[in-house]
Amino acid sequence: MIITLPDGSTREYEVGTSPLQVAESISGRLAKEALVSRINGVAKDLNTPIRSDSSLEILTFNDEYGQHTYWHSTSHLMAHAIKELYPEAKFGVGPAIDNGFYYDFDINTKLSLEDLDKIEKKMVEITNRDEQFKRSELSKKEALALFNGDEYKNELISDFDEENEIISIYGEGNFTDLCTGPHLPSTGKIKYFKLLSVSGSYWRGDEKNKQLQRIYGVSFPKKKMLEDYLERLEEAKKRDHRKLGKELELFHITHEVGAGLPLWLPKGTILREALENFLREEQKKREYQPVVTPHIGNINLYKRSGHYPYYKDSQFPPIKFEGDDEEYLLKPMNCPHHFQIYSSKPRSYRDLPIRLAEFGTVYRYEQSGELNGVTRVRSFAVDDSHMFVRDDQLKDELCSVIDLIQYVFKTLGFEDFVTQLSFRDGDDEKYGGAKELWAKAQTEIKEAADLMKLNYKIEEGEAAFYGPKIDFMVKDALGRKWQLGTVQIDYVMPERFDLEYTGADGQKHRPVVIHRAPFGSLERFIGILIEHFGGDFPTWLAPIQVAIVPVSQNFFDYAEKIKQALKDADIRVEFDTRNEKIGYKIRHWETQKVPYMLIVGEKEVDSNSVSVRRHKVGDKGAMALDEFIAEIKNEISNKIINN
RNA sequence: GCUGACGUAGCUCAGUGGUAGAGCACAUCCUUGGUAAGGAUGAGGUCACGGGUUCAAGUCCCGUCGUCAGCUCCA
Repeated sequence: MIITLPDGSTREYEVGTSPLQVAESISGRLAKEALVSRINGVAKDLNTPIRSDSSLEILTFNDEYGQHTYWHSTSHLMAHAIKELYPEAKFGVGPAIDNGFYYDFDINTKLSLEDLDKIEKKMVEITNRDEQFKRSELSKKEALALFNGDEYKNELISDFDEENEIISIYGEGNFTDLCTGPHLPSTGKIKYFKLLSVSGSYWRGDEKNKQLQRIYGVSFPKKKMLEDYLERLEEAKKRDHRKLGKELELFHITHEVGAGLPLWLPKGTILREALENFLREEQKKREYQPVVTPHIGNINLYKRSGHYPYYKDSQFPPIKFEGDDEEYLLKPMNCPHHFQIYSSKPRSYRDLPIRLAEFGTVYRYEQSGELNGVTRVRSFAVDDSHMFVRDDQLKDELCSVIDLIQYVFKTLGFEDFVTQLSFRDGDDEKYGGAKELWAKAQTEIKEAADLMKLNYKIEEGEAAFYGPKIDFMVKDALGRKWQLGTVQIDYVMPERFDLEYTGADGQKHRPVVIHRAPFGSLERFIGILIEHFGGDFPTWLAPIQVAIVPVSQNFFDYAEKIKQALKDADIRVEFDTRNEKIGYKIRHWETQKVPYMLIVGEKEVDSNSVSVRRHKVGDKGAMALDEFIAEIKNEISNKIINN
């Protein structure tokens, strides 16, 4: 038979030759590194006999799928070790994920971090036995019999469609697991691994089900790769916004105020206002109208919108005064207030689009386990706008909103965000409004996304209850995905709030509402921004832009003059008058990640100059003060990112 | 909300039943210096909070609050 390799070359082998044997015939090294193969594009074990002319890929750890298989097999190895240590163990699922693998299981012992060492040691023992992963296929009936007594596997097997799916199991030594495969040839292939964390997870992701235990881990064929990976994890922790937020004095969270209720410190507020002003300027150019609305509102507004009944559990309870029949709600979103502004006078088709914008603080009672630094909180400001548009304006307006969000992200250096179109999922009752309007909205959103060349993924079932949306997602330092910007089309609220305008025909018409927020939540956006820059903010955002460091107290007068000049030029400056040596002060301002230090001593006084030191770069030499001011002003006004 | 871990000085952390510690930061003094830590002295604690066991609790047990990882949720 003829085997075609990825480079297009062909080789002839006897029928029944396995991918591993092919690899051996090509090179010893390839055979050693081979993990799994693709025969005619289908992933197969290395020992699968090939029966006819085929194309063949031999995959190593350099291939994504090779890594995937490596991690998947490691998860089986871990399950095997758990089964040997805890014979009562029953197993859920154990897939490979982006960076490693996990396995869910049910055992009588509550595992702690120390137990992971024990499991790791058992895994080493099993890899030393170098047992082969052996595949076999069986009928549904046989499979049910084999996993008799394991309700999780039984449930998985029962879901199999025997007509179209093959049920397979993999065994290594005395451990057998239900699995579609493929796997590595043997446990000995798995060299270096680390179990990272243990936690709970609901069976099949449903909180009504029993909670299993889950162990996450990662593995590599070379020791250096594991070490590098663990080092990257450590590096990532240094970027953690909760750590940097404290070190750089940006925000403070204390249970004395309340969980998830961040306090913005002076330096964090400078950063926050810089972002707000940036967006305000952009919105002014794009003809948005700023508005301001209260932090609470009559509960009827939210009953009418449908938010109150739908999200009752994640809202702070209503506020009620004795002797007053009215109930008020801390506003969980800004839309109803903005709708009232729209309705405050009759609107003509000539007025549309109307774009009302507000940095509106909203309050949501997020589940305690969900709170996370400043990225998931109970009080946050949305850079909200509600845009009231005619049908014929919708697509243009969507495009202009996407353009704004792209501009914001680009200015802040977010290059690798992903976009998700969230559509409805069938007939679920939770969705409000007519189905035809949904279909129309989804089409419009997709057309706008295509026009604006967004690289998107469509997620069915992720829509808001009132309409489909586009979400802009960015990953944090630890690889967790967060939604930042969002654009949502809404035909439902205009109905519920009876919004209208008078058309050219003199008749009443309904506007369409677009909800949009480029940052999403200011709190979350800043959290991600901190991690994105690792605290080394571009100068226009840096809370302190310049630190003046005199060489000794003899030069304080000159330093004071420099400080005044910078303040006059509207630059955020600190003058370090502490009684310390210069090296000490430089270290301090470096750790504070201040973009520029100006060192002034005898030389500078004599030549009427400043010595410039750039954060993370070092001494840039002396220059005239005016020259420095011109350069930094340019850097600030152009929002230059030079990290 | 669930499972597990954790909570000691402003920060990072040591302290496994017997008189609360270190480094950094802070204050005072000496020192007046040239690109990442000069020296001395000092102040700083309801060991998260509440209860219990014990002659004795930072330490053991229970509860509450909070933090962290993951799950679930996310207008």
